[in-house]
Amino acid sequence: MKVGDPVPLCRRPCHSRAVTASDDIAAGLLAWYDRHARDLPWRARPGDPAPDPYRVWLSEVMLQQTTVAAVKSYFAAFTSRWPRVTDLAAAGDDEVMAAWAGLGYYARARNLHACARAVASAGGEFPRTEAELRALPGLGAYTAAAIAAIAFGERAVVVDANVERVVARLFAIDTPLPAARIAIRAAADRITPERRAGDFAQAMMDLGATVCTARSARCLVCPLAAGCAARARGTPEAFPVKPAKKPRPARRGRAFWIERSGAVWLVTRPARGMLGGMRALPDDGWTAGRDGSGEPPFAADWRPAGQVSHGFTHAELTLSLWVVTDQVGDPPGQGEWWPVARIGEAGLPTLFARAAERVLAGKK
DNA sequence: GACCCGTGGTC
DNA sequence: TGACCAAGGGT
Repeated sequence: MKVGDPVPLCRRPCHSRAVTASDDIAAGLLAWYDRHARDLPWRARPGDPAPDPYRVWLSEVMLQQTTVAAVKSYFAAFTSRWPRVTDLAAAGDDEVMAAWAGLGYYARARNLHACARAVASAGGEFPRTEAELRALPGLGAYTAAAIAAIAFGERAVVVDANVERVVARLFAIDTPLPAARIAIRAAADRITPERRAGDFAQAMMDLGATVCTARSARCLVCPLAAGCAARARGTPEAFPVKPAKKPRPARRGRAFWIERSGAVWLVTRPARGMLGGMRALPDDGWTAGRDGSGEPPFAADWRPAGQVSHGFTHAELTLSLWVVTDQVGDPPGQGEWWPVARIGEAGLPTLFARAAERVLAGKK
C-alpha cells in the first residue's frame, strides 16, 4: 500500500467507508479547532445549546467583506436592541439604517431588514435548509451554506475568501481567480466532512484568518502543513493566483453644510447606489464614476470649510465642504433639520460623519 | 462574468 | 504610507 491510498477502517461492511486523505484533512483541522477556535460573541460556548440561528445569520451578514474587529460592537448593539428576529422585523427602516451606519455596504442593511420581515411573517423561525435560506434577501451561496452548516448542522459546502485561500494552497490550484472557483469548490466539497460541517467551516475560516493568511502562510504552526501542496512547492503565498487590480480613479465633489439656529439640513440618499438609503449632507452630484458639478443647492454666501478624503471601493473621493450658517427658509427639495448637538445620532455614513467633524472643528 | 457597493486594519 | 485586504450579494 502506498501513501495516499485509501485505508480501510475495518473489514465489517457497515464500516466499509474508507479513510481517505480528505478525511485526514477534516480530522486534523477539527482537532486543531477544538484547541484553537476563536472565542467570538456569536459562537456557542462549550456546553451551550445549539447556536441561535438569528445570531448566526446576523453575524454572517455583518461579516460579509468585513473584519471581525469591525463587526463586534455592531453585533452587540443589534442583539441588545433587537434580541430576536421579530424585534428587528418590527423596527423602522431609518432605525436599522442608522444602526448600521459606519459598517459599510449599506445594501446589506436593507436586505437584512427585508430578510427579518420575511422570516417574521413566515412564523419567526429561520428555514433550516441551505436551499431555503438561499432564497432569502441578502443570503448568497456563502451565507446560506454557512448558516445551514453552523446553525442547523447540514453538510453544506462553505466557501468564503478564507476557504478559497486555504484550499487553493492545500491543492496548489494555480488557475487564476475567478476561474479557479470551480476547482476550489470541488476540492472544498471533497474535504467537507459529513459530521461537524459547521465546525469544519468555522475551522477553515479561523485557520485562514489566524494562520494561513493572505500575506503569510505560517506553515510552521499549521495543522494541515504536512499535506499541503503549495507548501511542498515552497511558495504558499503565491496561491491563490489573483488577477491584477484596476487603479481607483480620483474624484472630486462638494458637500454643503446648511445651518439654522443649531440645526443642520440633512437629506436621505436614494435607496440604490452609493451610500443608498443613508442620511447625508446635500452634495453637488458626485458619483464614483464622475466628479460633482460644483454647483451648490441654492445661491448664497458659501464659505469654504476644508475638505475630507475618503476611499471607496471604486474611487478615491476628495470632498470639499461649504458652509452657510444663517439659512432662513428650507432649502429646495426633501430634507430635515437635524440638531447639530445630536449629529452623532443621525446615522451618517463615515464619509459624512468625517465631513461633519471637519466643519464643526473649523467653527471653534 | 463584470461591475457596483464602505470601511478600518495591516505591514 | 499607501496598497492590499476582509465570514459577499445583487444586478
